[in-house]
Amino acid sequence: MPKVGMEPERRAALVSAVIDEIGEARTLDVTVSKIAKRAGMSSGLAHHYFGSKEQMLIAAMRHILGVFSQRVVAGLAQTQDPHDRLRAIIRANFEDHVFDRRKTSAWLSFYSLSQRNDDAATLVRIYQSRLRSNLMHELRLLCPDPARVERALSSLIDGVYLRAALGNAGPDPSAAETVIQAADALIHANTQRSV
Amino acid sequence: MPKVGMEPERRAALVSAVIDEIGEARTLDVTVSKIAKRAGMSSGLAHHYFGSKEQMLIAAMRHILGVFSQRVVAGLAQTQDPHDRLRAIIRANFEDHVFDRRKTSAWLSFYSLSQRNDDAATLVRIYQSRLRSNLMHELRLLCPDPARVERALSSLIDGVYLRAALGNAGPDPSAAETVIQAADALIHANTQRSV
Amino acid sequence: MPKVGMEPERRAALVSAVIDEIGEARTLDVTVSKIAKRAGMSSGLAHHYFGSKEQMLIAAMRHILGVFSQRVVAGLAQTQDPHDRLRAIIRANFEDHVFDRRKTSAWLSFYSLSQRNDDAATLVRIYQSRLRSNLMHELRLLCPDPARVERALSSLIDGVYLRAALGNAGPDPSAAETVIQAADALIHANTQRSV
Amino acid sequence: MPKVGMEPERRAALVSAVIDEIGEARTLDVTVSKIAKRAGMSSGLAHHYFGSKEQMLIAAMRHILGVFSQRVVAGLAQTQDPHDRLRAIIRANFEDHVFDRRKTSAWLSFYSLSQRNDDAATLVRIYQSRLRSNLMHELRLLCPDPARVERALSSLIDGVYLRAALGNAGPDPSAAETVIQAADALIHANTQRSV
DNA sequence: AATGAATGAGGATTCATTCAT
DNA sequence: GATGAATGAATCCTCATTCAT
Repeated sequence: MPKVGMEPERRAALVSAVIDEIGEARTLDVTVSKIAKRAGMSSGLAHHYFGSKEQMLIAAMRHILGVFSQRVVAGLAQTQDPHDRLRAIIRANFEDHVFDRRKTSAWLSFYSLSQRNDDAATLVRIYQSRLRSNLMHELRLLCPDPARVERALSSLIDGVYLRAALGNAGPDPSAAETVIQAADALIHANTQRSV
Repeated sequence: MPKVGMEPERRAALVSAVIDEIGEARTLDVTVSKIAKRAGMSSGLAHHYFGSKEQMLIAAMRHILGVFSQRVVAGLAQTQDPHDRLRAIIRANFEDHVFDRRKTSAWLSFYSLSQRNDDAATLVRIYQSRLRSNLMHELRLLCPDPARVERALSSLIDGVYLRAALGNAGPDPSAAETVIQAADALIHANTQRSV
Repeated sequence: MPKVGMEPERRAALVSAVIDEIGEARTLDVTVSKIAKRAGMSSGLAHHYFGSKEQMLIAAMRHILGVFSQRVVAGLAQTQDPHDRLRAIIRANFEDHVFDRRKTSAWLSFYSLSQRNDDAATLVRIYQSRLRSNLMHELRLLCPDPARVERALSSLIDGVYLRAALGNAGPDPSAAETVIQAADALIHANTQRSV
Repeated sequence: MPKVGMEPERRAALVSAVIDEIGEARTLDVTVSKIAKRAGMSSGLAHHYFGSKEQMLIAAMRHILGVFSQRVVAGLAQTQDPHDRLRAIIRANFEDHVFDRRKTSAWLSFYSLSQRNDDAATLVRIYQSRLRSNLMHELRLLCPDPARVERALSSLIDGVYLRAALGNAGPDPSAAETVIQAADALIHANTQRSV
């Protein structure tokens, strides 16, 4: 059974299994044995690769948040127009394969974990910083008080995610549009007010 | 030691202990023994009153969401002006004694629980319905497509809550203002667009 | 099944079970489950009383060394003559119910434990100090360099114990006499030499 | 990577690693992986050479006790005088490179092992027989009841070892002298008494 | 010969829940 | 009503041993 060079595949399989397992169970209370079985290996091997259950969860969380960032980067590459770029950022967070039930559910569980786990908290902070930085870059070109708009906008994104995780519906194509329209409204109001 | 007529006090003490314990631990993984000790009684008695740990959690969650609604009702009693009433609804959700670290943390844990627990899900749905109904009542008087605004607004409220739960800061007086300003922007945009 | 006031009996039963189990297995590698079963209770209850396996072992060790001291005290109460008292101290360490296979085997395992466990090391130190102090009190009256004799004598006692633990024989009535004669020889030589 | 004729070196490296590992950990609870890593090879290879962890331990124990005997033989080669030879036997057991913390600690762990492992018990018996035989050979020339003296003397040697293993001190030059002086006293008393 | 991937049994510990008192 | 003793299932993690490469 032992094969060499399996580490990357094994780790990827475990990360994926963690997300599926948590997404299905809708809680972080999943057992290492079940995760390992889902990933097609023994619990011992899972520990061999990650050291502890906690590290497995963190790796899965890093993966999820990493995918968010990747999508954003991909979206930004498409255009130079600030408005379009802002929309791209928002849409990236709501693409079907990111914004599905299992992922949002795992996402909420991980956010909950970050309340008490330092590594998880760091990951959240990094993700939030990146999102803020991306949003700010465009908002600076679009309105006089970008920080204020950014605050509302990122909270809104998280809120929509939260509601998606709680709801029973699958990917919702209108979610992105709701946020985009709100963004327009916030920018417009911000511009008017400062005049 | 046994006293009669203690039930209401005991139950209240337990509910409060659950919230404090969860708020401190930042997870639902708290033990019945600790909760009971915090409430000044034995774990056996806690079970006597609530039947199971799950029911204790649900009762605490009901309490938290109930307080939200109470504050909203109290706020609405102050005025008849739609704009002011809308602001009152929003402010009710961010009053200091509701919007503190412990409560928001417990709130997030409960939301997470509602992903997998039917009773908890029902409570969330009831709370969301009430909030929606309250917001809609005012929005209907303020803009042509109130449902759209309500959707964004309630997500925004949850998002601000979520970020509060994740952050380390205590009550943030600006949270309510951020949401109120966003509400104004959304209403304004909704009005303009539909013209 | 729950009864009140059982704690002392439970703890004593566990301590006794630890000694029997270790004495029989001839190693500290015994399971809490087996100890608990031998003591007539569940492993959970054993943990309830001692908190951890380590603490169970320490309690058992304390018990064994405590019995040594008790026997010495009892022996010393019999006479005032230094020579007789010295013999009493030695004999106390080799009484049948102390110097039997199970106890000596457990004793060796505990000594081994004291190499790496601070609590166990402290217990050994206390026991050795007491023994030294008792021996010195008499030796001071019997020879000019009591410290030297004490050093040899206490090492000899431990050595005899060690050999008893390794051997397969049960209580050896001659063990005490061997040590007593050696003590006489050491005292005599110490007296002569210093002249 | 595989080299031929490496077996003796590999085995020696493992034996040495076992002693170091046990001496440092102060317990037999060391893992094969750590031993193998310390010896510069994989755990699989360690098993290849010794078949099982138990056999590794036994080999290490055989090595330690073998060194004792070698030192004794070397010491005996120096002189023909019974008194000097007796002292040589004793001193051989307390030479610095034998009587150091790591070795005595491993020694105690192995003695403990011999309580439950037949192979280990055999090794101890062989070592004790050799020591007894060596001591007896000289004592027969020095006193009327050599067996009695031998019994006390060998127990004393083990006792001094035991205390060394428990203590924190390194090699103690006075240990040998303490035993030698005790030997003189025992021989003298034995001679007197029998007159 | 050599590696280290892989297994799976085993064990300490925790904790919701029950129940005798 | 009230206690906390008692149970035992559940779970993480470790590690000797095996085996494909």
